[in-house]
Amino acid sequence: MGVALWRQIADEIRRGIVSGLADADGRLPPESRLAERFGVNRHTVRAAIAALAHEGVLQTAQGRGTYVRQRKRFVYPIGRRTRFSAGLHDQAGATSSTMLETATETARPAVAAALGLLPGASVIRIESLGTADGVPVSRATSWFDGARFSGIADLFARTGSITAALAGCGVTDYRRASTGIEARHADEADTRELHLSAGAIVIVTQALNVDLSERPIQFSTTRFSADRVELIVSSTGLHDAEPQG
Amino acid sequence: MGVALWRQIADEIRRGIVSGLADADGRLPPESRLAERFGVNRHTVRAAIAALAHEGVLQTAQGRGTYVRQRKRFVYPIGRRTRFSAGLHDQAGATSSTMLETATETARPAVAAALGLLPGASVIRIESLGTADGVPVSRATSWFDGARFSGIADLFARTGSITAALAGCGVTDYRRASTGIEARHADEADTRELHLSAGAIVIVTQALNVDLSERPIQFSTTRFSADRVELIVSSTGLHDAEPQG
DNA sequence: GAGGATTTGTGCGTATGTATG
DNA sequence: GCATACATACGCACAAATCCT
Repeated sequence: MGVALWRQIADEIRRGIVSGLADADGRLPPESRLAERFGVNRHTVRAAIAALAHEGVLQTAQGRGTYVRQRKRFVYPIGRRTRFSAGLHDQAGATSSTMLETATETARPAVAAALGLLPGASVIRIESLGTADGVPVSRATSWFDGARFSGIADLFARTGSITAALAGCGVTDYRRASTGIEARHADEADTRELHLSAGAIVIVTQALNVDLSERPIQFSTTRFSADRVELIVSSTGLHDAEPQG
Repeated sequence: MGVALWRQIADEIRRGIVSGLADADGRLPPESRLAERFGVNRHTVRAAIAALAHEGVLQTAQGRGTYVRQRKRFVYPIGRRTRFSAGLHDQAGATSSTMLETATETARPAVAAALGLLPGASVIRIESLGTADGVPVSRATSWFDGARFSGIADLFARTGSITAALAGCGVTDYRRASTGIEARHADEADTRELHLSAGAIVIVTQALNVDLSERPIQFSTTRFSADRVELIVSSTGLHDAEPQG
């Protein structure tokens, strides 16, 4: 048959998972044992395991073993009033949003354009980590107009809420104007901050929030672990938009 | 040094790409030559290339070589009036939607629930492929109420348009009620139908369309090539939804 | 189109490094 | 310290797809 041996082994392992190949903790037999069992070289088993880890079915840990990954995804709603904690509130016992880092810098062209600022304007960048039930689910980089929101980093650090921080700056309400969505493999930083394993996928959103007078106030890029989060767009109550094309 | 050799090689290749390692067509030197050049085994080069292919930087083709992947993504709008061809119309010279397969079957519970049918109801399943400028960008599986839309497969096959096919069944207009979005690695079928290479990512949407009286008419799962497509949600004109949590 | 050369894909054997318990 | 188990690396050989003559 024309199909590679390691793919066949991967299928066998995949099927084995649902029929007791792993122990009670979800741990697979060691590679060496699997190699014996299937009558192939350990490298071949490793190729199969790498592919399954790749798919998110398995997870390997040096020195500890290979485990079946258990999945349960949070559903993150995207709409006019997208807010991190509120969105996950009914799915998680506890959510948190922590500031990792902040800096004042000159806006990159894309950031300046999104925020409606002049090229080279000063912006505040905030890096934050979102968790639900203690599990990191998203990592965001947000930019704010430095002139208008000078104290926002402190406020966010104290409150753990963008909404509260904006309120402290006089923004009583805001809405999500647009959300771009793409997916890619996690890079080294994603892997570290979100505790992902090799081959993991992140869903990357680029969001623009505007205040009640439609002025841009926040531009952000958020990386969600695709294993832990699913996005949902509810169009309930959407007006007709202009024809798309 | 604590960092694996293949990672170092990957970085060297990555840097090399922007400084003329690849030829005019974006083709890299063969693995054997890279191995010599870096003074490592070909397996080590392969591990590096696999990682970069994984990230979407490179693309390998058996017998042809390894190429730097060029990317230009279509932006697929998701909103109240999401339609395949209209969404890509201003970005592509030509778009098409082709029926690959259709069948009448009893609804799975999830499908029946989404369409508001009784468990075990008869539904029509249509598999289709969406292309833009000749490139496959999405593969969809759609379900329709078999009793209400008995002739829809023929209509879609003839017109290449879900909107036209629905119109032929008396649905003058419809809107997108909700869209779930997740991302995963392409499986074997995705790889084949969308011409993806190993390690590719697909963005998977689960969409529900309803008619003007809010009755569900179409439930579909669409796999987009994450390399070729980016989704965008424009909240322009969104009403307030109920508080999210 | 036939056939050889090129290039990536698969598989095995072996050895050693590194993290865990 | 010691055993276990995954991670990395080399060398060899052949298969499969593509390209070129």
